[in-house]
Amino acid sequence: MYLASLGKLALGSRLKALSDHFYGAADEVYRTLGAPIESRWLPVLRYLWDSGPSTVTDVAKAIGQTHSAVSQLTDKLVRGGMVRRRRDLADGRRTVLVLTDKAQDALAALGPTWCAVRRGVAASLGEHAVRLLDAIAACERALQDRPVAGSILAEHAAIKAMPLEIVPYAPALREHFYRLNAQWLERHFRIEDIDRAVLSDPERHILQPGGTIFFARLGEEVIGTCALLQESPGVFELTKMGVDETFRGLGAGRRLLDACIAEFHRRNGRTLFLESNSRLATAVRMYERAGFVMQPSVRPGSHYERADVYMIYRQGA
Amino acid sequence: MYLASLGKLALGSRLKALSDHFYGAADEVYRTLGAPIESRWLPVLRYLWDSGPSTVTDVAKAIGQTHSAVSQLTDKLVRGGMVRRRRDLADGRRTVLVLTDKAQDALAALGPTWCAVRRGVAASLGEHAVRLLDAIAACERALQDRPVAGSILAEHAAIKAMPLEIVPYAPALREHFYRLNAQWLERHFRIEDIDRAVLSDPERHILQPGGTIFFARLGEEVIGTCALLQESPGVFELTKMGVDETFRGLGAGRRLLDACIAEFHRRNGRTLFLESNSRLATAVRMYERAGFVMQPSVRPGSHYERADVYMIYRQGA
DNA sequence: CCGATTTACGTTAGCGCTTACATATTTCGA
DNA sequence: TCGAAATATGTAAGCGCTAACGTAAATCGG
Repeated sequence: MYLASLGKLALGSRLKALSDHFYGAADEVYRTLGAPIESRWLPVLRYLWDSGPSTVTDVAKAIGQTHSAVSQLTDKLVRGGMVRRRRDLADGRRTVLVLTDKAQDALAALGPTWCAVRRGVAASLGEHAVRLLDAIAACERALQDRPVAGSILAEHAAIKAMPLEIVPYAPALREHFYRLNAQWLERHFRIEDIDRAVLSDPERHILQPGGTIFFARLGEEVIGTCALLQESPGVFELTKMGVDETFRGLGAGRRLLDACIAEFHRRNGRTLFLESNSRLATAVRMYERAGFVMQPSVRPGSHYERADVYMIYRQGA
Repeated sequence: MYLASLGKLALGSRLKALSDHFYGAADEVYRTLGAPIESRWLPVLRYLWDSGPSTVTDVAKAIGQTHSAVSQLTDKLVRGGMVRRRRDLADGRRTVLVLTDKAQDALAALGPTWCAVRRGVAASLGEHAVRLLDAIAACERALQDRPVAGSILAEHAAIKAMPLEIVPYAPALREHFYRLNAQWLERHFRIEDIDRAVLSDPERHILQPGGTIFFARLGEEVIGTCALLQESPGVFELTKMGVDETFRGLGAGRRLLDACIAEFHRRNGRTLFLESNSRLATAVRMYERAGFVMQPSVRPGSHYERADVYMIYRQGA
């Protein structure tokens, strides 16, 4: 499912899809059992059933809908003979919704059906059902306390206010080199032995053979890294590029890449290549835009199992 | 929130509300940041951005929508200058959707915004965000394997096929007496000392003083219980009624109640009373329908802290 | 090779909901 | 006490989506 890969960006879409699924399933059940109600009626009918005759606004507040939605749904329920509208004698503005006898009977007869719904959902989803319900409830509470739009705008302002800097290696940054690379390695592949060695001791495996490491810093935060490894005199490998998942989209990767390429030129390098994997499509596209050219076959004698992409830098491409 | 009390019955409604909330928040963000897109466009635009030009059906499948929805959304995107329709030369039926340069630029500029969205959602919802996403993903998978409508209908058939029986106490049922009562006690109140004593040793505290305990059995499952306690000769208390939450709605409570009242009559009892709590509204309604009459004040010298309802049975009411 | 079926897509009608507006009634405050 | 503000509800227009239908193109099967 593509939407899953968008993560938090497509929360609305995925929740909607799930919602429609449950509505549809409930309607299918009601239909095949011959119950005279629809899934969308349930909140209103159950509320009137539990709380007795209530005004439109009371119902709307209880079930989290607008009064218009309740009013229009009431039209339908009245047409279906499930609800009666009654003027409130004490307050002429109000309309009191009352279940008809037909509705009372229908709801009373639905007991076993609702029991089956609860047990059927539990049978289908298992423990995931309660996890989903718990997560929904927690999010509902959290959204009341901290509206998400405000948080996003605050984050945006904070990101925009902080400068994105590219800085060279310093011993204090060693752990970040591991952290930032472990993130994508563990997510998409696994950490090979050669990775662990290089990531744990970059000074020995990258700096000492004449390489360079850059970091991207956003304010205080270290959000990305990239290394230029000297394989032999004049031949460099671009490797170990990683940008923190939550900070992608800021252009840190491109900035790191440019820094490495500039360093490669400063050293008067002859060849700059990289190995990657076709699964990392956005990264590969970025390499192409920066001047790397896809090679027809993998690099002979590659260090990595996961390498199925081999690219070489062509200046001015 | 009333919907929360409906639990699995109102899953669709709550998911819809959450979905609308996220859509709305995203649109608010895009609007205030001046981004030229809307929240509902994102899946289509991102898919074209990630996968390149694609046919309508490809997009629809990827984002889990009907081809009609994609087609209509495309109309809007074309009007907005974000997408071009192109005939597929190889297959004349297909329409290929292509991002315009304007869209490419707009999406490229949205990187920091999406970064802010991810971080803002995390800031608002904290760990609940990942829990929600995990739960959604798990439910999506589970629903593919076991469609929920089928499970519900199967449960319904199973429930309907099994007889609901009321049976008297037997030593083998002792633990059920504790379990069924602990369920509602822990949910709504807490288990008081007197509860623990009575529930752990019903033979001594209920049967020995001349009381009776009934159980409701659905097939093999013990789903409810109710006790008739003899307080003094001719004076009985209805107490410790509990029906398993997942089996409510089958009428087990009413059947148990009727059994206790019949037993009270068989013993030529003079007075039958009960104590309850107003929070258990459905139970109180059931007592009323069975002939219990609400008393104006709590019972003097009640054993229970939670008792704020005192009812006495009036024959033929 | 040609009719039947399948596939791809657009169009239309309709549903459920929202926003915006209109109207009637009540409440508030000087 | 009376006008302004607030409240309660209904109505209309519009949005996003679906289901159903129509049409054109490709594919299948004898």
